[in-house]
Amino acid sequence: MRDITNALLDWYDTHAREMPWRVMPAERKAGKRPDPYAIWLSEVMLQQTTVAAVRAYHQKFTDLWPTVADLASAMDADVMAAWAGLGYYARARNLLKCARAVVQDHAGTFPQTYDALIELPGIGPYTAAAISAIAFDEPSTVLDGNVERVMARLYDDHTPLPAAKPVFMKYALRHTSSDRPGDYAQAVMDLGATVCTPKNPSCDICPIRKQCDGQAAGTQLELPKKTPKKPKPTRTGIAYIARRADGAWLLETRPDKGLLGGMLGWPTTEWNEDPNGASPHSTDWTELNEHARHTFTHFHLILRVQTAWLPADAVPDRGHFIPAEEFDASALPTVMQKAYTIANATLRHV
DNA sequence: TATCCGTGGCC
DNA sequence: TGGCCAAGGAT
Repeated sequence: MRDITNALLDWYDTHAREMPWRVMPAERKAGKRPDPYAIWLSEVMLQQTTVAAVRAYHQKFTDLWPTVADLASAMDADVMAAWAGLGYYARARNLLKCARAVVQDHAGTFPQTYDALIELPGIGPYTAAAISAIAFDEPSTVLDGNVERVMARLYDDHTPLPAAKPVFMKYALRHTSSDRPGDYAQAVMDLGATVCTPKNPSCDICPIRKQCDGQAAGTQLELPKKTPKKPKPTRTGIAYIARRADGAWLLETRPDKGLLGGMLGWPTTEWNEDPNGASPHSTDWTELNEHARHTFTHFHLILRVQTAWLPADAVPDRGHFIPAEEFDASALPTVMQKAYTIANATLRHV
């Protein structure tokens, strides 16, 4: 038991990945503490998202809003625009709710314990454990996809996920460090991300190879077992991309709940087997030959694109005009950017 | 417990 | 090329 913990900590001392928000083990031993705001921001961004994708967004957010108080006082639309492209947009809405709760209910200081952190919006079991361990060195046990994979292999446990989560948590608890909880949490996750990878794991250089039952049994490539996923259906919709005579673009802020909630986008029909729903303005729409194809978590989308020029006095049924000089396609979610790229070929000339 | 919720890289 | 996968949370 204990030797696994120390083996991982020793490995982490020399193999920790550099991340802008991370306090490296040598700095931590010298007494440097992480900024809880930076750690919280990183952990929310890292939910189901790779480190490579998060780096630029974390930099942008800390540049725009250096403290949790700055973020709490930001405009909702500005935060959603800054998050555009990172996905899972409920995270951005909860990020704002959380920042405002920290300012209003915790005097602008993040609470330190798992029990207090998990009460905040957008912070679940994993993130509460990660923040309390990494930012405050509380002896919390993190259980993310990396740790699940490491434990499944370490104990050669073929119980399928997600039912196996409580079992893997029991394994993970055995090895949690009480001396260096933050470094240990990051060590297990770094191991899973760089050595005990889903495909082609580097067992030959693994610091806990000798203790690994899966490696001994040769089953590491099959683990962790997962319950099969449902196939993705294909849905179709129509995006309406219109410009007013003065060049302004017709856009619509989507409702907070549901897909792409709270994000700016083109007015569309509903997305079903066949598109149904009205256009945002009664006019002569032109259907383009090219479609925007996009795959979400649980369905494929074929988005047809229709364009139109509207008169200067047009009053649309839905959405609002954004002047050409204020329009920024990077504030749109990816599927809307794809539709824009297709439509812009014919609409770019005012 | 199951479903919903993005995106980009990888093989 | 299409499915898999990534430091999950809310409902």
